[in-house]
Parts: sequence; C-alpha cells; structure tokens
Amino acid sequence: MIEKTYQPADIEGRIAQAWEAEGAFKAGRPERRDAPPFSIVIPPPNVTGSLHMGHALNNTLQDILCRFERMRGRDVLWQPGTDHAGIATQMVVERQLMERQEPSRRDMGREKFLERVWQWKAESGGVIVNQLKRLGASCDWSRERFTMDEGLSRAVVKVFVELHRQGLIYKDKRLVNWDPKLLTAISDLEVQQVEVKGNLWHLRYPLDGVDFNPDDPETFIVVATTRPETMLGDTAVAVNPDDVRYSHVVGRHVILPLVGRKIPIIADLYSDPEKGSGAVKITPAHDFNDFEVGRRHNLPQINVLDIEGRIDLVDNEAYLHGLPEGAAQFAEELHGLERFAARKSILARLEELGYLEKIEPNVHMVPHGDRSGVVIEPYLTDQWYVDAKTLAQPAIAAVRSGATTFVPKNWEKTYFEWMDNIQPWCISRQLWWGHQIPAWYGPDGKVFVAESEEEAVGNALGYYVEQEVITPAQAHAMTQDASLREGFITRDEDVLDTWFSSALWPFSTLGWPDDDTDVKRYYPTNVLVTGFDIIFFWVARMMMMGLHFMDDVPFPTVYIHALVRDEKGAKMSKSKGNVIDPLHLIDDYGADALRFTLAAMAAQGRDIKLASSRVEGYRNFATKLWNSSRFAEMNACALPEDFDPTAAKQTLNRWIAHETVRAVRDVTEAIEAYRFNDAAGAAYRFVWNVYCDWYLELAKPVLLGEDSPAKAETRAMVAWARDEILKLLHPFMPFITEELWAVTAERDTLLTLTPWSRKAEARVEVFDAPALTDPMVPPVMLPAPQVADFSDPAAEAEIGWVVDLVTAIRSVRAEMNITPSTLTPLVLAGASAETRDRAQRWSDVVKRMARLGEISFADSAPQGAVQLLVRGEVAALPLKGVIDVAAEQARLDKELAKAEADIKRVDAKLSNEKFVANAPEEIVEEEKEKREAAVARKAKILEALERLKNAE
RNA sequence: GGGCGCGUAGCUCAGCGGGAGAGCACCUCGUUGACAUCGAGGGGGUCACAGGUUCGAUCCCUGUCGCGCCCA
Repeated sequence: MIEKTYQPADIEGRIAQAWEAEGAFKAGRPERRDAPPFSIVIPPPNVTGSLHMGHALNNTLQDILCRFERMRGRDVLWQPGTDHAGIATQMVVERQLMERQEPSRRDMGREKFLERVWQWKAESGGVIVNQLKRLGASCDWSRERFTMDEGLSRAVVKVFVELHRQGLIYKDKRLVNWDPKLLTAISDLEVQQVEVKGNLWHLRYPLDGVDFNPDDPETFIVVATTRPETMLGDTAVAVNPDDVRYSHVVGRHVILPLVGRKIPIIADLYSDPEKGSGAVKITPAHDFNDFEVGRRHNLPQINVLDIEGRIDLVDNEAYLHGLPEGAAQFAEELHGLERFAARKSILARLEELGYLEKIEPNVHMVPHGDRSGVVIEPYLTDQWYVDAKTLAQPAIAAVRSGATTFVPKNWEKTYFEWMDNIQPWCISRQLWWGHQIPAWYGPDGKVFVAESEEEAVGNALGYYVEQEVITPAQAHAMTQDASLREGFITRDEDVLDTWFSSALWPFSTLGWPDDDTDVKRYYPTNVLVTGFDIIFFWVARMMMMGLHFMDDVPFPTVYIHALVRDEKGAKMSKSKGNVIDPLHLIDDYGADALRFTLAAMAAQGRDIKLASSRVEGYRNFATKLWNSSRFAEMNACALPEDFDPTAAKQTLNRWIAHETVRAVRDVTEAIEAYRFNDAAGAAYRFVWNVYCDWYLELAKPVLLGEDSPAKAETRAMVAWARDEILKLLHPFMPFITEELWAVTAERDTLLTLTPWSRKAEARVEVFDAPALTDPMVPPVMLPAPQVADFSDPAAEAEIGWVVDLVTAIRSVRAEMNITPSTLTPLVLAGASAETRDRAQRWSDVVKRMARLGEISFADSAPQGAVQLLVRGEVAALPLKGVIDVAAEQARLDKELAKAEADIKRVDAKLSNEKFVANAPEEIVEEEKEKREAAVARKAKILEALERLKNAE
C-alpha cells in the first residue's frame, strides 16, 4: 500500500539500506560480467570537507549518468573516495591539538603527530562520504579509496621514482609561493590575489661615478616599487630598451642605497615605460618576473628573508658578497626584523638620506595564502619539480586530436591556454601529512631516489664505499643497523603535493601498480564530471599522468558543469546573502527534489543561482508522482504478464503508449548528450502535463465505470505507463521511484537494476565488441524492442482534439465568468463525420471536464451562442441570456484582429520575392499553411460575428 | 591589460536564425471520490542599447553600457 502522503524522510534511509543490502552498486556483479563496463572516478573531495552545493550538483550529475547506464545494463563502476588534503588536514589536527591544550605538532614530533592525524581521519574523516550517501550517490562504496591508502601510496612512490629516473622529476632552486606562516611552499592555485591599497614608492638610486645630489636628477635614476624592503636584494635596475629617457644610462651602474652594492642598469622589455618612472628595480630572489629577468641577464639571486619572512642578512654570504666596509653593521641592524617592520625602517632611512622621491597611493593585487591568510612570499628554495612542460605535450595532443573532448567544447580553450603556458610543477611541500618523498641524502648532499629505504640505502652505501668515504665493513654495519647510519644517510623530510596523488586517481584506485585486472576492465574511465575551476587541478594532471603511465587518456569525455554560487554569498541570494546548505534542502524537501532541481537547472555553460522555491516546486512534482501512483493503486491498476502496450485497442491507451515512447526517447537522448536540464524538463512535462493532467483524467470514466475489456486494458496501461515513468525518473529521483516501484507491485529486482526502456530509433544491435571508451554503447539487457518503435498519429490526432476542445471551452467559460455549477450545452456545428464519432466516443469525458450538459449537432451554430474554433470546426455554447453579448463581440473582435494580423504578416513574407527565393522550401510551405489556417479562421470568426449580430 | 561568460515575465532560469517558455510569485474561480505539497483560467516581456549581416535576428557579427569569473 502506498502511504497517504509523500514523506521523503521516511523513505530515503530505508531505500538506501535496500540498495546497500542488495549490493546494487557494486561493480563487477556476476550477471554483468559480460556487460560493457561504464566507469567514472569521483573527483575526490577533500577529506576535511563537507557537502556544499557544488558537490551536490557534481555528484547528482555523475549519479544520473551512473544510474542511467546501470539501467542500460552496463557494469557500472563509480569509484568513490577522498583525498588527504595535506595542508588542510594538518591544520585541522593542529587546531584540535591547540583547542585541547595538548602539545603542539613540533613538540610531539612527526611520528606521534601522524598517529594523531590518522586518528582524526578515523573519527571525522568520513563526513562527506555519508553526506554523499544521503544525496543518493550510487558509488561502489565497497571500493572507497583514500589517497594515503597503502595501495595508492605505492602508486605514488612508483610514479615518483620512475619519473625521476626518466629525468621528469628533478630538484631545482626556483622561486615558489612561500607561506611564511605555514612554512611551506604552496601551489599557484592555493594563492588568492587580493586587491590591496598600498603605495608606489619612488626611490632614487644614485648613478655610479657621480656625486649623489637629491636635487640633481642627473645624479640618480628613479625606480618605483611596491615592496621597498626587497631593495636589499636588488641586483639590477631595468629600463625598456625603447625608452629614450634612459637609453644613455643603459650599461652604467647604480649604487644601491643603504647597501652600497654596485649593480648594473640593464635594458629589458619587462620594464614598462608607462608604469611608475619607467625604471624598475630587479630583485630576482623575491619576485617572479624579476626572477625571469635575472635569468635572462645572468644576475645574482640574493635572498634577504628567512622562512618566516624576517630580514636575514647576518652570515648571508650571497648578500654580503662584494659589499664595502661597514655593510656588516647595517646588516646587523636590520637582521631579524619582520618584513613589514623592515619596510618601515628602510623607508625611514631612505627618506632621511634623500633617496625617497615620492609616495604615490597605489591599488594592486597582493598574493595571499588561501589557508593561512597571510601575504605570500615569492621565495627562493630548493624544491622538487615535475617537468610539466614535457608531460603536457601528449596531454595537449590528446585533446587536439579529439581523444578527449570537453563538453561544452569551449572549455578546451581554457585547457589549452593553461597547458601551453604550463610551468614546472613544484611538488614538494614542507608538511608532515602526505606522501614523504622517497629520496635519501648522503653526507655530501647527493640524492638517492628509490622505491624503498633498503634500496636507497644500499645504493648510497655502495656509492660511498666506491668513493672511499666509508669502508665496506662500515657499509655493511650500516646496512644491518639503521641507527648506525643516522646522520649519515637521511631521508628527505618533505611530502608531495596532494594533487600529485590525485593525478594518479583514475588508475591508482583501480589497483595499479599491484594488480591490473581492474585497470584492464575499467580504464580508461568513460567520463570525468567536474567544475571548470577544477580543470587545472584534476583534469590536466590526470591527463598527464594517465597518458604517461597508462599510455591512454584517463577519460574520453570531460563534462564541465556550472558553478553553484557558494559561501561567499554574493551570488546566492541578493536579499539574504546566505548560503543554501544542500543538507538543509534535503531535510526540507527530500534528496530527490534537490537532485531534480539541480539537474533541471544544469544547462550547459551557465552558472546556477539556486532559489529554494525551485526546490519546493520540484518537491511538489514528487508529490504529484506519488499521488498519481496512489490513484493507480486505488483503481486496481496492475500490469498483467505479457502485456503488450502496442497491441492496445483503446485510442486513449494507444495515445499514452505513443506519448510514453516519445518521452523515453527525449529523455534518453538528452542524457546521452549531457543535456540534463532538457532530460529533466522532458520527464517533468510528460509526467505532469501529459500523464497526470490528461491521460489519468481521460481514463477516469473508464476506470470508474463498469468492468469491461476496455477497463481492463486501461488498468494495465495505467500501470505500464507508471512503471515507465518510474524508470525514466529513477536516475533523477532515485528514492521515491525505488519506493513506488516496491510498493506498487511484486518485483523481481530493485528498480535501480531494472532495464531502461529502449528508446525509439536506437539501432537494435546485438552487443558485439564495442569500443570500450564509447560511453553510449548500446546496452546488453534489452527489453521488447517493438515498444521502442511504436507510434500512433491517429490516436494523437483524436486525443489532441479532445484536449483542445476541453481547453477551449474551459477558457471561454472562465472568460465569461460562467460558474462551474452551470452546465452548458455544446453544439458542434457542421461537424465532419470524424468529429461526430469522436464526440460520441468522448462525450462522457468532455462533459465532465468541460462542465457540459448535452452535446448535440447542427448545421450551423445557434443564434446568440459563443462560438469556438477547435481544429478548424465550430464548437458553439448556446448561452443566450447567460452571456454578455457585448463581451462576446469584443472577444471575437479581438480574435479577428489576431487572425488578420497573422494573415498580414504571412502575406508580407510571401509577397517578398527574396523570401520565396531564399527561404528553405519547408519554411515557405509552412508559411503558406499558416496563411490558409488563418484565412479559414478569419472566415469562421466573421460568420460567428454575423450570427451574433442576428441574435440581437 | 588579456581571456571567458552573462544581461529574456516581479524573482530564479530555459530557449538561440522563421512572431518567446518553465518554476515560483501575482489575479480570478474551485470543498467533484490521486493530489490544496492540488485543480481550472488569466495578466505580465520594444528578449540591455546602437549599428551590421540576412528574405527574415531574442538568436549570427561589431560596438556601447551594465554585471560576473579567470589570468596577468
């Protein structure tokens, strides 16, 4: 029995358990061993994260595809899991330690701290996974993976070692985005540019060989800078080669104020004549652009900050090199000053000595760490890098050749732009939580990279024996006893960027490198579903690693979906400025309503601004579906064995079969094309505006009438169409459809494993060695194909007439303010034989739905009647005395004007020679038909007006 | 400064070469036996603006204005 009211909260948990108990979402179910696989890897959410609207959308769309393909008979693997989120997780645990007033990370040491992280992960790391389950995500949860798992860690080590061996991973001294609070390098993508009101300080750098005089511009050159404190590390002044103001000084030198270093004036295009003074100081160790300029001109790199962003000059060889007497004292005075304090101090000194020309307010972008919130320091350090440029080449080629395509296609441009300008990928992080880099150093700093410590130590000891640094006996002892080699051979302390492991996700989760059974079956995956902000994070890196290690793209299709405006609120709701929490929406309206809303709004290429009223609207849709199933149940509608909808006798039943087949086709094709909003829209309209509004209403007289073959057939058809609807909606609304599936009949299987109906026009082919990368391989478990091709234009014409007639009468009744209790007679004037037949067949229904009394026929409409045009014929409501003649006249006049306007417009077109000559034939034909129809309409309206006049 | 995208009904959004649609809101009517989380009917839009291409432009092109995002 179906419950009286639809209560999503009551069914969702129970249904989820049913799926779980059946193992419905497990990949490799025995009966699908020979089915073509369909696989998706989830873009692994951050283990510290919780479900936001973006996740809800992303996973709803993946789930629609997975459920759809599962119902089409494929062996679906939706691979779930989370990533270990190095910085974020480490920060969460550190905060926890602080709150509990426990020893800090550094106090407890690395090993103890990592234990605590794992403990945290065990206790709180699964939050988002459970939230995804509430959403209904049909992942194979038994295969859940974590980037720090043993298996995935082995993949990481193997990839690192192999890339290192191939020269694609190397150690280099370059500028990185340094977080002086977290004390680690971070990626470009973790840096946020924030607009800051600062200043542009104009500094006078005295020219070498002349006496500096602040009042004589001939004795100095002015440079403008936003970061005066970095002047300590300046190694040149650059001017634009085309800037005539400075051409005479190129090649000369300046003496760096305060410091006393003699540095050259160079010509470089980087210097923009329009900006500041046109001359710019070059600090290769503290600015990314300057770093490049420095490389072009072989400038020294002088780092003047320590890891915490404090001035670091004492014992700084690079800085002190070549400085005059007294430099050491100046160095001591500034040493240890925090960078912003140093700025003040340096500016004060410059001003005092006449080196500060002016201060100009300046708004500019300053990089901030998205986790720490502090200003990021471009910082010169030794880090590990991936040669991304080399790895990117095949990844670029794969998209150019179409081996991987983006949907929508315009995102390929973004992809290319990034890939073409890709920089070396800094993969080391100065953190503890993550994959520790498999590199060991000897006493001279020589690096040994290997998959295991034993191997690395063996290689190292062998090398140092050969170099006669140690004796073979010492080496042997060190091999045996790790404590003996302490301080001699040490492991790199750093860990790898989280994205390094995420890049391997499409194959590491399948068991690589330990077992390639699943790799063979499920790689490449069929599609990656993600937001565009993630193209750089995941798509590019997965492409590079997949192509390099699997020799194939990780996915032939990348579906990029819209962004749901998030917690910043600016876009969410103008009035409230609040986030909409998907879990609250699930509480309020059910997961199905939320999912359907997201799907319905997921039009390609547009952001989603979600209004909860939309969710409410789709919850009402779910209720509608629920109640229509109740109606079917109350009328004992059940599907008999071997029911063949195409063999139905009743026109109404043939009509709904026809409409159902069409809906199945529309929905199927839309999902195939990733047009989720069209799919949802087609299903919605069919269920509500076709099945509920008309089919069930038109079927009521039969269902409420006496038993007959027609009634039996109708009961069967109501049930058949309902089942088709449940299947059609299941990918979108899995919970309610599964529940209704269970309570409306005895079922062999869960709905989620029930075959999808075959769409019309699909090629009926036996599954035969398809390309496994084709996401739209025909399914193997196909039901009766004859249904797919069914179509009945005659039934469509007849029911269409009924619908039009009822609608027209209702409309005019409302317009004339005729109360529902007034039953009006209907006269069909000059009706064709076909119309007479139809009218007789549908008399009961039309009477009931249009609130009619008797239906009769006449040659022409009675005098003083309201006359309606239904499919070219006149339907008259004799309402003498009831209607307002003047109002009816006005109504007809309006219609007449409309018809005349139509004729005029079409005539304008048809009389245009160019239109007739240039427009496609079918368009011209269409216009002619439109004209004929309008002319006929006009004639009928004129007749009607005439009769109205006579009535007066 | 460069790139991408968006300005369509009061609100949130579809459509995108041949006289514009949905959900919500609004107005009128409805206690008929699936459903008031409902039913019937209705009002409401020079599709930002200006040019151009075209037989024809909300849709394609150019520019302007407004807004958003990404990258410098």
